[in-house]
Amino acid sequence: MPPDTPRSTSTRRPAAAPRRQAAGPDAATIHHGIRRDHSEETAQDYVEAIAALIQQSNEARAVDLARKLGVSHVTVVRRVARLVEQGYVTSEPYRAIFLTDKGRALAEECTVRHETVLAFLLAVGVPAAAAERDAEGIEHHVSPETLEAMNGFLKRNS
Amino acid sequence: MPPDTPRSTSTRRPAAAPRRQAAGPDAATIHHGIRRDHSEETAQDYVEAIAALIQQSNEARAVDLARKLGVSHVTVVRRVARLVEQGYVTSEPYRAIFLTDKGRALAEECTVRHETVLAFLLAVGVPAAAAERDAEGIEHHVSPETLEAMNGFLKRNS
DNA sequence: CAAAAAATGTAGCTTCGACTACATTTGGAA
DNA sequence: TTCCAAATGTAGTCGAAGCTACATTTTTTG
Ligand SMILES: [Mn+2]
Ligand SMILES: [Mn+2]
Ligand SMILES: [Mn+2]
Ligand SMILES: [Mn+2]
Repeated sequence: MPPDTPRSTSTRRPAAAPRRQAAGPDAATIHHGIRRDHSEETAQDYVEAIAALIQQSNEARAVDLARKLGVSHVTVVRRVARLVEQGYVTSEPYRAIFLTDKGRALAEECTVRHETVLAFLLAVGVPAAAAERDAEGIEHHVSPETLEAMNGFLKRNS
Repeated sequence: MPPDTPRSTSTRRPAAAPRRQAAGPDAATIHHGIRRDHSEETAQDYVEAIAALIQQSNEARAVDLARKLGVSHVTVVRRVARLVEQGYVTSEPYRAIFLTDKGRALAEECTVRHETVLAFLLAVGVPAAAAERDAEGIEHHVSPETLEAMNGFLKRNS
């Protein structure tokens, strides 16, 4: 039995309007890329945080990571196990967490990018508190091309 | 029995280095904010896509959303059900999806912000394809302050 | 050194977004 | 008007990320 609600005037595929020219990849491909960014985001924030803690204190404890990232220690422990699998960190039971060469390299790359994004936001006039907040999310969506443009801007306005 | 691996030289809380001045919220608060951004991201991309489809075709079908967002139609159907609960869209079985006033308002806001971010990236010299990709992710991490700064930059360099 | 506190580990739960496979409905074409 | 392809719905699975509660180990402290 058909639903008693009035159906829309145009019922089916209503003569798609002519597509405006799309230069880059299509929308679906772009959204796939965003989801990839997000799947890599956690690992990046973890190694960045671990590197910072090691710099500060010579070691990164799970509890420090939990505090810094604002999650429970369980979440940290489980994520760190995956980072071990992925070869970014080493970890022994009841001991601190350390970076592998691969982890150090990723941390270095992410830290540089993070600082570039932050400096760029400040340079275009974003207030410090907002810049620090936004940089933490934006950094994971900055392509090499955009990073290049940000560096260019910083160089021009130095 | 203690593990036979040598323990780290400094065993516990090793005299935390003096904190450099932190103006804004602490790291944990920032990361909470990012996770909030991400929890709102899907709804924003959906209403934006729905609005675009309605503009083009007078209605948004689940299959069109699936194509545009690069996910299966099941993912769309389930997310749309949650958007209905949240009051952003209306949807009858086997019919198209429409925006509520609330949904239209959110879509409008997101579209404007999206276009500002895109225009800004282009204005600072990011190649078009990269700008389009990056804007899709960055848009969700742009605070009102940063949006304001972007608009200021665009106004100054027009 | 023994007890208390802190850190870590483990078990089990929830939500969300993604998927495949299959069932049902709809709308247009034969 | 019947039939078929397309669209939608439904059931069930999975992995990631979050949580609480409780067990175990380590480190600090009395
Ligand atoms: Mn980050
Ligand atoms: Mn993001
Ligand atoms: Mn987006
Ligand atoms: Mn968008």
